[in-house]
Amino acid sequence: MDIPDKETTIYDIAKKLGISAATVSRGLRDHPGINKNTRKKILDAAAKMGYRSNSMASNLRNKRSNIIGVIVPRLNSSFMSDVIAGMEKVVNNANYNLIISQSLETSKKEVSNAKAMYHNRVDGLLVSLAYDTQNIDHFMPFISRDIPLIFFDRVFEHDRCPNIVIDNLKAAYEITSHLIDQGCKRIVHIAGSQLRNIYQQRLLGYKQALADHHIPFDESLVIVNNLSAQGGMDAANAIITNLQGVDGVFAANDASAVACIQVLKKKGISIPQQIAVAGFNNDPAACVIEPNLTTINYKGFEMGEVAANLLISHLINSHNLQLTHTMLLRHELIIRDSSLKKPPPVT
Amino acid sequence: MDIPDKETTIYDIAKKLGISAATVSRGLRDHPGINKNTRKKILDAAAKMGYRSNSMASNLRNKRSNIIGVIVPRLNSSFMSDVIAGMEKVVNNANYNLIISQSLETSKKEVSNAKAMYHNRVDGLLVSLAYDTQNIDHFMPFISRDIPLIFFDRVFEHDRCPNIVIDNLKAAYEITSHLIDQGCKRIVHIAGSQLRNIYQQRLLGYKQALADHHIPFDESLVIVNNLSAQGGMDAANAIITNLQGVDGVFAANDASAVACIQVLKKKGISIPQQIAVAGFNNDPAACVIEPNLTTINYKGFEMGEVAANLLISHLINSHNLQLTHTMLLRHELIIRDSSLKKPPPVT
DNA sequence: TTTAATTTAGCAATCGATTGCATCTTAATA
DNA sequence: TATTAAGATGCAATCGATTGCTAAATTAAA
Repeated sequence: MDIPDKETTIYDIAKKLGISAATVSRGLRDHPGINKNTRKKILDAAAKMGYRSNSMASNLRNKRSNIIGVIVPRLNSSFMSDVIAGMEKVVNNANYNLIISQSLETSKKEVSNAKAMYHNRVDGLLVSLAYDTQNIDHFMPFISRDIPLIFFDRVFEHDRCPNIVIDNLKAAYEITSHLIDQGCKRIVHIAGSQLRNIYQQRLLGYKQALADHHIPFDESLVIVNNLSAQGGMDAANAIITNLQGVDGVFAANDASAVACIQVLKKKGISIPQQIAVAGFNNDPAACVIEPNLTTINYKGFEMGEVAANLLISHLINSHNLQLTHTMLLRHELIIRDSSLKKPPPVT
Repeated sequence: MDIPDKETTIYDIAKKLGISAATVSRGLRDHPGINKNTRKKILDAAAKMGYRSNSMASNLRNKRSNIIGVIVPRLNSSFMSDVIAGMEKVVNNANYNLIISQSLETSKKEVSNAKAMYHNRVDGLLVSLAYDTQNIDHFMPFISRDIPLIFFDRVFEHDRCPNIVIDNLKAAYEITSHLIDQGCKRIVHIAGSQLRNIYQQRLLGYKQALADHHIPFDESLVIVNNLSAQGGMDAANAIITNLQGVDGVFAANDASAVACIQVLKKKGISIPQQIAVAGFNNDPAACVIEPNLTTINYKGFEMGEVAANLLISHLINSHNLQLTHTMLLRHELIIRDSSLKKPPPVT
């Protein structure tokens, strides 16, 4: 393949072969009404001349950008990078491109990201909401223009926007029940913003598990913060200074759980004997902290694939936007030493 | 702002105002030869009619995609997500978009990513190479077409491609010297692929520090692997079973250092008393492992900003491609307990 | 008041790929 | 052989924004 100074166009190919540009265009895209031999000649010439199709021209004509926008809080987790990898795989196969931006957990940046995506004419949008986003007004332009919008993980209920999530309530229920099984009676829940479904659901799952095990719910045991490392440390200090008899902690993410353990240990509290701790997400750090952290694991790659597939199929069929509402993906409870007060049952 | 069913074009605005599309086009872009009042009318009408410019059309006409491609090994580190955030900031201000793809550390995927970027006509490319990439043939189309290509962190020497790096040799020299200062005499180096500059340089820095401190270089103390957690574990086992008298480890990244520490501890070796350990990169896990890991920190956000700025300025000036060759960014040695055999000096 | 200079705006071509419709072959059928 | 059907290709308009050049209008200078 040569790489000439000027870009080769279908007109150049047409001229070289003595045929029309229309035929070249059709030949390159395997259009039915083109003779097999002609097509081969076109393909050969294209290869020889170093032709690459001009996506700007074809996008203009087709009124599609072939770009899918992604807005996520942050990329710096193995979960999110798996999500992106899954999306990338699906999207590339369908000949789309991914434009990714980070809201860095702020609604303000999310709004400006959405605006940029809109003006860049993405064909569809995949979103996981920032920590403090209150409403989705900034996505209304997409909705009114029927640009498919799909939420994943941190979702928002809206008739026109499918949601891809795990069953956070059930997962939280399972992990809380596990703590109770281990003998915990006073379990602190380090919760995240109740604006976000995932943290709402995790709190609900926690409450429900308590209720089902006849443990009264104690409002003072729920500590809401931003789930950062600092948040985990603050929670640990609160547990030590303000609360009595705490024997378990269920944090809504691993970062805060890990930081919490670190502080508790430093204060001489033994984990899990005095306080059992569980997190959520299975961050890499969960296997580094001592004792290793009990947590919930779920597959980012799959979530990315599912979200992207759904979006692509909406783009191709350009209908059934409200058919799919919520897709639940699988999760698993991973029990590690941080929560094992009893010896594990022999199997 | 209304959002009409059909997209508004400059022709619609022109018709409504009784002027020509050319004037509208110029008015929207603050072209000099347009009357202030006319311009205001145009802007108002555009806002009222919910106009958004058609990037496909304007890109076609301008022969620029306004897209910058980024290829990185993986997104799942806070370092890389900071890099991306830095790039995003710069690039958005200049009205470009970022298309990001992960090579997942394989040359094969990197090649296909590069091909996709090329066919999607990115205006420029920012690359950090995969673990096993041998050459940059797959980037030749960019180079021959004068599409600016900048390497960062994991770079490749090429006349036409600026490099953004830290001084890996110096950093490795510093951290190795620190271990020697602490009394280490037999230091293992867990090294990465010698195809990658960063791991080459880190090995060189290690050697140089040894030489300058009159410690003979022992080939058998260099363990080359893929620097994964598994690699760190393997290295730890090798240290225990095959090597005698090792009293220090300098791993070329934190993941392997952390895993190495875990295994060494499990085998009853005390860190840092028996073996001092240092890593590289300041991953979050460095502050979770016990003892906390001595490591090298450098700023991803800045690196992203610098790389993107350089690229944008190349795009705007469309020259001086080979003027800038290498840009060195700052790094810092962070000393933590994993390497402190002596008590820290009083300051 | 006339001429020159300066603003301001429009015309029409261009970027490259796509596609409905028309045209021209060639093959099949009566 | 005449007629129809099927197959293959071309014509020309279209997508929307941009821009060199020209023309008209306004202002300044003579």
